[in-house]
Amino acid sequence: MSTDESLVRDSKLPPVALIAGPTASGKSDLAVRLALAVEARGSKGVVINADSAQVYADLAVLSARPTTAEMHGVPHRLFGAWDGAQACSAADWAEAARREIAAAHCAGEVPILVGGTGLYLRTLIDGIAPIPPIDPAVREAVRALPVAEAHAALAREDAERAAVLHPADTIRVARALEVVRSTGRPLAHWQNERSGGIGGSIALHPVILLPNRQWLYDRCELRFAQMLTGGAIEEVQALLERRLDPDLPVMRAIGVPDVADFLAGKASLTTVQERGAQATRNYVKRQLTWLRHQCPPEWTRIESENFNPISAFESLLCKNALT
RNA sequence: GCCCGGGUAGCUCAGUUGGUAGAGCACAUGACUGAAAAUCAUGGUGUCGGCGGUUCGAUUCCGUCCCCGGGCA
Repeated sequence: MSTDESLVRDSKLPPVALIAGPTASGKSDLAVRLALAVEARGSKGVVINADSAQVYADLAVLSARPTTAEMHGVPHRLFGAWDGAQACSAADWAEAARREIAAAHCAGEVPILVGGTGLYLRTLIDGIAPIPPIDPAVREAVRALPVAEAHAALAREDAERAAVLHPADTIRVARALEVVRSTGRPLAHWQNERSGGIGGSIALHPVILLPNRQWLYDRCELRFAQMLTGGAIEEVQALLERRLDPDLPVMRAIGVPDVADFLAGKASLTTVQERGAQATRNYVKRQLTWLRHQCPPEWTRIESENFNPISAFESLLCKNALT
């Protein structure tokens, strides 16, 4: 028996499985196989989405959300749960995930988190600074500023944060500025504290998928081509008809701006394919960097492309069999 | 065959009034506290088409050859 396993057994904490991996790593399929394995042992598994794009109802094809057939009868939660008009933040998702996990545990089911959004997972497990909602007027004003101006303003209003951030980092500069202006306190004040993390109250069984880079890149290429012939164009067409704010996360998802260019006659299908596949590859690289360095070193890392999901979750299935 | 334009980084191209070169993208590496499929940082890319000539020195000037466009026959 491994140390890991005895810890889990002694803790008596409810189990949560986690499959983290980059785009195109085959993690959704693995989640379903794990759920079926849990089922075969007399319990039940529930797959919970931890991907920032699969969360949106408007993006089924372009976010590679699992189809009903691919779900194999296993319940899936937080897939397409947000309307595209509504931006889902890391804290929003974490709150919903906490509810889903609690509900699963109440029903005696094993929650299986799957996703590639590192910040979402970190927020769920470690919590996040308890920053109050930002005044929409402040947010709008701050986001309208050119970065250089925003950074200059930040240097006056929160010099500590301004010194740390790169002047060209639009997102973070805007975030820091809206926080001081809306709450009256600098970001560091809030970041001294983290709240909402459930890491201490669950028995986490994490597995990180880190397949070969070239193998992933090839799959990105193929996957985007299949999206284009598999309904992505129609999906973006419908999305455009909603006339949403182009700054919303749905509108910036990989492929959306490119397909929109095609629909507007500004790009050929070949160009769209090249740009979409390229954007996916760039994204995969960022995910790999996050997963490798930001996840706790004790999390299981799997670098092979073909592996047995049952063996990767031996400790979980073993514990599960005991309950 | 003749005329014109071009051959510089993996790609698209700048540039050097002669002192062996650079930007974007790609690629690699990394950061990441409420937009994260976001945002940002760092890094090397190289027979400057070949061969001769002039020169202390040629990717740059001259000659010649090859290749790619376009035009004329």
